[in-house]
Formats: sequence, C-alpha cells, structure tokens
Amino acid sequence: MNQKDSVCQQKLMVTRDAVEVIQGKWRLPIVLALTFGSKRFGELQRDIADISPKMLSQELKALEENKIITRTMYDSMPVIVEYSLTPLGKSMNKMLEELLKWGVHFREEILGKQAVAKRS
Amino acid sequence: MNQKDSVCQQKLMVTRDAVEVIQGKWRLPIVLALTFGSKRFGELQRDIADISPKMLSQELKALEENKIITRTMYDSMPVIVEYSLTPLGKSMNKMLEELLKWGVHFREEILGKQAVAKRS
DNA sequence: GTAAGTAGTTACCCACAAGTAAGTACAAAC
DNA sequence: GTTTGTACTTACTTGTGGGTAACTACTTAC
Repeated sequence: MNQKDSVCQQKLMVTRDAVEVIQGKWRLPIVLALTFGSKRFGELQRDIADISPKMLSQELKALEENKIITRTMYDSMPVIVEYSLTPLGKSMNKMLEELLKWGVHFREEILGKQAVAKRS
Repeated sequence: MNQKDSVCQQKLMVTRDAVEVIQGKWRLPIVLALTFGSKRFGELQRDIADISPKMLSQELKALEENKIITRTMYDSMPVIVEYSLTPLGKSMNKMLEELLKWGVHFREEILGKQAVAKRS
C-alpha cells in the first residue's frame, strides 16, 4: 500500500489536523486546565507553570479559532474574561485518554517497566 | 483543580510524551507507511511525498531510538535495509484511530459539516 | 497619587525544525 | 568506464516556535 493513495493521504491529513490542535508546548496544558471548568486569564496563568501572558494569549486565540474553547467577556467593573471548552473541546476527552494510555505503555517500554501515572 | 497538582502534572507529561512521538512533519507518515508491512529506505522515500533523504534518515533514527521501529540490515550484495514496526509501534494503532476519529469530527465542525475520509 | 489587580500587547532575540543541494561509498549492469 | 541503484551523510540556509522584558489601559483600594 502506498502513501500516495488518496484515501490514505486523506487519513494522514485528518490525523495530522488532530495532532496540530494539541501540539506545541502549551495547548495541552490549557485544554487540560479547562476540563475542570471555565477559568479566567489570570487563573490559567497561575495554574499553568511558567507560561507567559504572551504565550497564553496567543494559544488561547488559536484554540478559539479552532473552536476548541470560547471566550466570554463580562462587563463587570474590573473587566472579567472567562474561557471554557466548547462541546468540540470536550469531545477531545476520549482522544486524550487514548494518548495518555499509550503514553503510559510507551513509558513502561522505554524506561524499563516502571509504572507511571497509574491513578486518575 | 490545579495544573500544579502532581497527579495532573504527571498525566500531562505522559500525554506530552505520546504527542512528541507523533509530532513533527514526518513521523506520522512514516509510521502509517509501515503499518502496511516492513519497507526499505528507498520504498519509504518513494511512498512519502516530498520527504528528503536527510529527513527520512533523521526521523527513522528518532523512531528507532523510541523503539517504535526496528532497522534490519541484510548482507545481500546491494546492501538492503528494512524498517518495520515493533510491537510498541503496532500498539499505537488504537491511539492513531482515536486521533483520526476526532480529526474527522473536528473537520466537520470547522469546515461546516463536510464529510471527509469516511471509509477505511 | 501610587500600588495592585483585571487582561492583555509589542518589540526584540534565539534555538531548533526543516528544506536544499551536493557528496559519499559500494556493487551490478551495460 | 559510465550509468544506475542501494542507503545514506554533510554543509549551509531559512522559517517559526517560543522566551524575555517592558508597556498599555482601565478600576479599585489605600
């Protein structure tokens, strides 16, 4: 079977799209932080270790463009902005679990049968 | 819930490990090409559109280090080298399927309900 | 009036991922 | 002896992901 076969090519493209959404240093931590409910900019910045406001703002924009999260502004007096997962964002759950599962398996093989991240 | 919580941190690290293995421009195409059986260097180069020998060699090495593929040299007279998935490499299947599934869902949401890559 | 808290933006820099082009080394075929 | 086919390697360049530091704008509290 050949990679240039069109069905195969399309599968590759679609899988690549999925990887793109979660790739990079910060997308995964942001999505994970929001699985526990909506959060404000400052909260996210405090929860995610070492992220700069520039990167947080940039990645939030990218995730919003991909319809993974929504941004809601409240006209309260200290202006408040809340980010939360869309249904599409929430639907990543199973995929992320599969990644975690395989990641555990991978660690065991690579690091020589040491159990990591066994509990939820 | 906080990202700095250690269990959560560990989950993040492990998931990130999984993403790292398939991230970059060429790892996914290489792994997919090898799911159809072992292949030689030249075959891979022909099957994967636009990959240069440098990138192919480099990514094959990385995948070998991660125990995703094995490299086998045959002492035949035009020296022949075969690459194939290890059991660990084959175990990526379910994860990749989940990525594809979500990717299809993602495309539908983003591109407005157009069905893509419906068949295997 | 100055500090602190809200939510960012802007400018500059660097390291690394990836691309390009050419070269290496060996043998078989013609 | 030159081309073809095997499987790469090396040197150089470019593009982008990400980091740092400082700045913006608005309000409340002291």
